[in-house]
Amino acid sequence: MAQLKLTNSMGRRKAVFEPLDPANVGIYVCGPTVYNYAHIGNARPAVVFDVLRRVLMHVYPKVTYVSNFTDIDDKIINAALESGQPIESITNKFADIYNADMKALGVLPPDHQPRATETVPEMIAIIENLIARGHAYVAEGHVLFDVPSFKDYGKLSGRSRDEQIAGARVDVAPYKRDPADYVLWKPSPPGYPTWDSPWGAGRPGWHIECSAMAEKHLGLNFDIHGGGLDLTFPHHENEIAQSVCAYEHAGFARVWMHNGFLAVEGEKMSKSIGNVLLVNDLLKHAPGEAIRFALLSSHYRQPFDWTQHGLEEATTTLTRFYTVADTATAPGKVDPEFFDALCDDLNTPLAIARLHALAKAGNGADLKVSAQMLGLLGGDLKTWSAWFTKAIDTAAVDSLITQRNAARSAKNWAESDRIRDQLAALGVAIKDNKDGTTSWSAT
RNA sequence: GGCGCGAUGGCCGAAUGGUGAGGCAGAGGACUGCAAAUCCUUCAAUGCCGGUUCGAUUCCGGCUCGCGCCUCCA
Repeated sequence: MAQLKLTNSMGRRKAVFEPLDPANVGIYVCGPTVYNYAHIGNARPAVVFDVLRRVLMHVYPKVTYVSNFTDIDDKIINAALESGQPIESITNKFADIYNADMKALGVLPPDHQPRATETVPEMIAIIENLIARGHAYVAEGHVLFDVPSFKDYGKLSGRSRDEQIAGARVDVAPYKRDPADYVLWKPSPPGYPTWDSPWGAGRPGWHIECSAMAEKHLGLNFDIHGGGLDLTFPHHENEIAQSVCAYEHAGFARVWMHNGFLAVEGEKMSKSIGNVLLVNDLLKHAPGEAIRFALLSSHYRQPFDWTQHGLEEATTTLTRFYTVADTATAPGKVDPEFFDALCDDLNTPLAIARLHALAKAGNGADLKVSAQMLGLLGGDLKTWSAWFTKAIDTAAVDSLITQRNAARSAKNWAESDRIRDQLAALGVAIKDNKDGTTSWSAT
């Protein structure tokens, strides 16, 4: 069996993955802040690390997958203040929508899906340890992490502290001992959510939550931590600093994995451009499986340009794959070349190329089983096709086809072609079979 | 300004120190009343300038272009 190799952002090298405990591999992936619908940029890490999870599950007997909801954040609070709704109704609503959207994309539910608001005591415990160990200090109601006290700070993102200070664009808060120090705990203004703490009522900073949730469910040392490349600094850098400094033997994640950025039609996705694509909207126009397939068509570390053309191509390819998989008569196996590609740092484009080869060879059985490791071809041709035909009046289509076949029998080609055009206008493509029957599919 | 990432055919996208996968699109053919689908065949690429090397798309340096992050901030 091929060895699984993964690129570790820490050190930027590809290496054979060796779990701490082969009997139970632990992985943590930063989840969404639940104050709005998930966009396609949120979907990429979810899908990419879901594939990693499936590959790991093929190799190891047990995988513990943890992904959180961030439900304490000023963005959420602002959304609550603007809409007049309680914070919980916003976070609950968008957490549910997120899970439904991810399910539609074929993402397996995490084994643990902790929420920041449920993990505040653990955050406070870490902060207390950091203060006790001389890595954090209290100033004006805030608790700050003492960045110079951690010599490895900046190792993940490749930044020295001096560089950060030289490049800082933001005014430094006066109570910071060092400009690089960041907030672990802060006071809440009136009307904001608060928790009691040894430093007064307040709320946690952003970064501490992932340290607390990862530690709670995976321990002080675990195998893999994933997330978007944009989280490398400061979020992941700070997670490392807190977790490693809070305990004697804490190493935190051993392998860091980051997926590349996502653009839309060649432009960066942003509210100001108005090109933010929500998964929820995309799902109205394409099956989730096609969205997933499109996202996997480039390597996870490469920048990804989401395009309508790419989505259409993914849809067409899946129709072809389902058509071939439908011919399978015996159980298949995971194709070795396909699996080798995935073991080489999740080379999904190369793996998909192998799926094309299996399809071309008419090997529907192996195609289906292999594709399922990517979270694809889990259904069958019938249910896949049904997604496209659901808006079509099948009785009307059947009636038109009957009329057309009558015209064909009479060799009235003009009438036959007219009806075919009429069907095409309804979004129906027809196929005259050798046995004289006519079948159709939605376009 | 600092740090980092990327650049392969018309488009998407792998790989590699020694004749550069696969998909989409295009072209030709088979099939079809004509199509569609399918099958066969086929065209076509390593951003620019140097260096190392017998040989560079790959390694090193510089450049151009595109992108991300720069600390609790949208």
